[in-house]
Amino acid sequence: MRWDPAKDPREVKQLKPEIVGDFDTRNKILLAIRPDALAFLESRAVVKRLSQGQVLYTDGEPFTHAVFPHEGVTCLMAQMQDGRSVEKASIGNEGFIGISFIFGGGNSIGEPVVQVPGYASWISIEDLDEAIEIYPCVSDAMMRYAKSLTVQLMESVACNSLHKAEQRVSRWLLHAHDRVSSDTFQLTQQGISEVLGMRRATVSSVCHALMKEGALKYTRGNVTITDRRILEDNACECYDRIRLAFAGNGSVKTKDKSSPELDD
Amino acid sequence: MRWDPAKDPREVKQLKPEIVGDFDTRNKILLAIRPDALAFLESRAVVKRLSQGQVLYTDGEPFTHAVFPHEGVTCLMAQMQDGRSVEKASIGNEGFIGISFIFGGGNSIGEPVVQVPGYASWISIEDLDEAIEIYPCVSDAMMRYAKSLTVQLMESVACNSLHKAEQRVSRWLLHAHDRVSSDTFQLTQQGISEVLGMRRATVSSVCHALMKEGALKYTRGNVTITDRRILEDNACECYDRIRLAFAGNGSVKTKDKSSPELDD
DNA sequence: CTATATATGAACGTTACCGTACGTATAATA
DNA sequence: TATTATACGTACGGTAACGTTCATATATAG
Repeated sequence: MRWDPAKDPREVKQLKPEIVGDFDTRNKILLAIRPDALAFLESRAVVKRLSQGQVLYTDGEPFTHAVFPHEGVTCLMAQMQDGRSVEKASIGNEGFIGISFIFGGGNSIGEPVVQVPGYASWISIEDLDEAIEIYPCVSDAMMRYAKSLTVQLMESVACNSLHKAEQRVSRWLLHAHDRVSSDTFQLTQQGISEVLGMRRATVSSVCHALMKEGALKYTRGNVTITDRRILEDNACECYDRIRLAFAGNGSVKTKDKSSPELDD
Repeated sequence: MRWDPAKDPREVKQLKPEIVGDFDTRNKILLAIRPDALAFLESRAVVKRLSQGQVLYTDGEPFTHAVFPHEGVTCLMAQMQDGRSVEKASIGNEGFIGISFIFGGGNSIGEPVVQVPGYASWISIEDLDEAIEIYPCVSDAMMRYAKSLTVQLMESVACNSLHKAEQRVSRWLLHAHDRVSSDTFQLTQQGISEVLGMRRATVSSVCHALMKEGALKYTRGNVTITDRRILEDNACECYDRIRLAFAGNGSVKTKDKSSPELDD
């Protein structure tokens, strides 16, 4: 019996991460690497729930694991001095949490907070180092993600400078929708307002308009995307650009020198 | 006789890049690598002026050179469908233009446009590849920059969500000041308004307020920073965070395996 | 079943910034 | 020197989003 976030309304309260027994591998980095590399990583990975509000680790802290989400949305939050916090980047099954692993730095960047629940594979940096030693395709795939994350970040910088609340909310919902397996997922308007740095009242107003247009339904912490196209019409071009950057990752065939014993 | 941008008011019109004969190496990546690696790169580099308004290359275009600024500010611009453009990232002597070199992709990200004139070393990707083969410290230094660029981008995402025009203008001016050698540099209010995605009228109003406070002087395309501290008081915390990220780069001593014949 | 906490809707005046337009001073050009 | 272009100052009404507060509906807990 597979875990379905839409059928688990109590998930929100289970802040203590729990190990997920049976699951689908949906993380695109893991799906892009060679089967033997995937088998290696899966043998070392621990799959845990991502519970809404869960803080994976704090900014600047030395991190011990990279986290590869299969489902859900985790946001790297910036903590401002006045107490406000806002999203720096959002991560789903297209990527992984712990980007500074790529850069060789020991400290995390940003504070990852789960906004839409799901589940993820935790892999220790020791295991990852070992995997990369054997399977270069692993670091290749992570590096490709680093590039698309850079595109996401740049696009977000521009988007946050120019675009309006409704466009940005629509964009965020579309990204979230891409990162879950169901049209319905757990997400409060409060959550959206916090990641986008706007008032809940503004989000409420935007969502109300989107509901009237038929793009979505909202019921106490659960959104249902009823018409993506309407959402896409309301979103800015930034959505497509970021999606395009992520889309390139899985498909790009890497000239793989992995697994020497399997090399041609 | 060294070239001084503050003494060359006609520079703005010389859109055709010109080779700079005598210059100081101010680029922090180049200054951070081993002397022999620097000597190698300098033997291959071509030093050209960065002229205000110059477009180094266009978004998505295969790029042939990485550009290491010694002086000036170059912005990666996003071109929106409605014709507006806005900054995704700004680059000075702390980094280089052509970040996707790091990621192994052949295409550039964003359209680099010179906002504050200066000069830079152009190094072909072939020469860079060769250098990295011999001197790992080169890729180490570039990778460290990639990390701090990521920090810059994330901080900018958050900043653009939350902070006001005056804070953002102050922050941008401080970054620019860090990237030039003089307190006076060429920069129009129009230029600021375009990179920050706000009206020139808004920039004008902000600058007028900053002038009244004594932070700067403005005279037809030339800014003079007269009191950094006032500017820092008006800027948001994002300035310090980004500066800190860049500051770490030059000083971090890399466990260098470069240049085998010189290894200990 | 009742009480409490949570999520959303809706309203108020306020503020920051917008789009636009026009005037003015300085620099470049003829 | 006269003319044009550029950079900046300023002003107008308009609007998007702000901070705040209160009401309402639904879920959870006792």
